[in-house]
Amino acid sequence: MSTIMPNEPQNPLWRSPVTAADRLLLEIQRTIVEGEIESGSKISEPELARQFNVSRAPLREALARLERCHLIERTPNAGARVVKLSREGLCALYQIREELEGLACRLAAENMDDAEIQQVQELLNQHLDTQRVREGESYYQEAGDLDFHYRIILGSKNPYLINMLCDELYFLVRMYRVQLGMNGPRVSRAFDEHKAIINAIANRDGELADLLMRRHIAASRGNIELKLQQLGK
Amino acid sequence: MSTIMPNEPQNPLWRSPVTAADRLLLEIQRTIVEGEIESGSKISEPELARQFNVSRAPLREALARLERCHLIERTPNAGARVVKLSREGLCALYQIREELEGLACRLAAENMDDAEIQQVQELLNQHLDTQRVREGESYYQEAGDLDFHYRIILGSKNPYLINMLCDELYFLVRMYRVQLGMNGPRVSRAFDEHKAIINAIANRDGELADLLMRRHIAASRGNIELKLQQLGK
DNA sequence: ATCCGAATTATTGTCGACAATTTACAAAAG
DNA sequence: CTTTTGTAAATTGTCGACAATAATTCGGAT
Repeated sequence: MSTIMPNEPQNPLWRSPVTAADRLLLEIQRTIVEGEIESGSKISEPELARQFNVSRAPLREALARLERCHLIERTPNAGARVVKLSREGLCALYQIREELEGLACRLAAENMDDAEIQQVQELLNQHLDTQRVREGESYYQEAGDLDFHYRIILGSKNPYLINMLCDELYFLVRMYRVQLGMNGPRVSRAFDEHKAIINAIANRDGELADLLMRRHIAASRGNIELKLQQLGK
Repeated sequence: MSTIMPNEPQNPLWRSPVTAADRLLLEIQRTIVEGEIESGSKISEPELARQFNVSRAPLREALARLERCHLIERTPNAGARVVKLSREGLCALYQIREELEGLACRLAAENMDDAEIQQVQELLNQHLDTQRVREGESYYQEAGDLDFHYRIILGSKNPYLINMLCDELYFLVRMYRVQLGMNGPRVSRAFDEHKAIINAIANRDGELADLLMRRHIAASRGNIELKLQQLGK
């Protein structure tokens, strides 16, 4: 099955949850991304601490990391609020994504070895099978898409790039996608675009992979932008 | 005089130090960047807490933010170590810088209004004067260069981009520059490159500004890379 | 003498309580 | 009735102590 998250313990946000703060982070991340806490709502430290049966110390550690991945916004002596999704925010976020994932493609074309590339290609074939089985089911597509992007990013072998994209930006990306979804025709097109990107990387054509990835992300942004507009901004 | 740091309280890392954790962050940041704590050395929480006359709570908050800007590396149940400067780290860092500051230039060419652009041009003239006065003095160049880059980044008006560059990456950039310096001929060239970049932005030629900024950063990297090699890797 | 293991020590993670600041509310003045 | 101001409640920031985990040291066996 798809891995969704890379296994390497190289980044402090995705290490196996050994400490209470780690577990809290994962839990609250999921809660916010899935929209179980309303966007823009205030976060009460005492309440959350009671809710999760922990002290405020590990909770504050978790909140610090949540701020790091842009899921909450804190103001001194005033507390934290869940981030609000907006058109401007989406565009600003995807501008960065285009740039950084484009770079990731160029680097991946240089630095991924043949075995890694082949693994991604096999992964895509698996995804295509599961997609055939469950037509239009958005969750698997969601997971599969993220999985693909993660592999390319990791393939860049640039630790800062990996950290910025996987640890800091992608939770917000997931939040947009989970709450605003990805609908019908876009799903199957995304697969073809993935195929084209990894093929360009396999041909060591970083420039092409860069271009294709930028278009892929721009298309994805347009899709979400549409949904945002439909739901009344 | 040069501002060095943007005044807006928009980012949580540079807000006016109202809390003990804020003061700690600024102090320890300076200490690490200036090299007063040796690269790679372990950070003892009890010792630092005693040294700054604070409890470990605000100190840990500060450490969390130090990790965020890549100045320390923490491992669970093992503590934090000051980051080590290396050729690979420098290249990985500047790869990101090239990409993101290139993007910042394109966005700045779109989003900076004429008044802001003129301010930057006046700033450069001021820097040129002070440079004439104090030939080869690297500190002012350092501050002036950073000031210039900050203005362009803020001019992009993209909050995520501003946050990533100003809050997360630039302290490490400063660390490389402070500890490895910027020497003679490069200093005056940097001024000309700055001039060319802001002129391209004034002409609303984002593509050119992007290209020039990438070259500017690549040249700066080459300069530091050389110093690193001289000092025995 | 060297290597391995257990006990000791030190450090990190977590807890509950207190202090400082902000927010909410209510009463009084305009 | 609106605005202002002072008080009270709640929340955040900080502290010192305890628990859990990792590093160190010392002793013993090979």
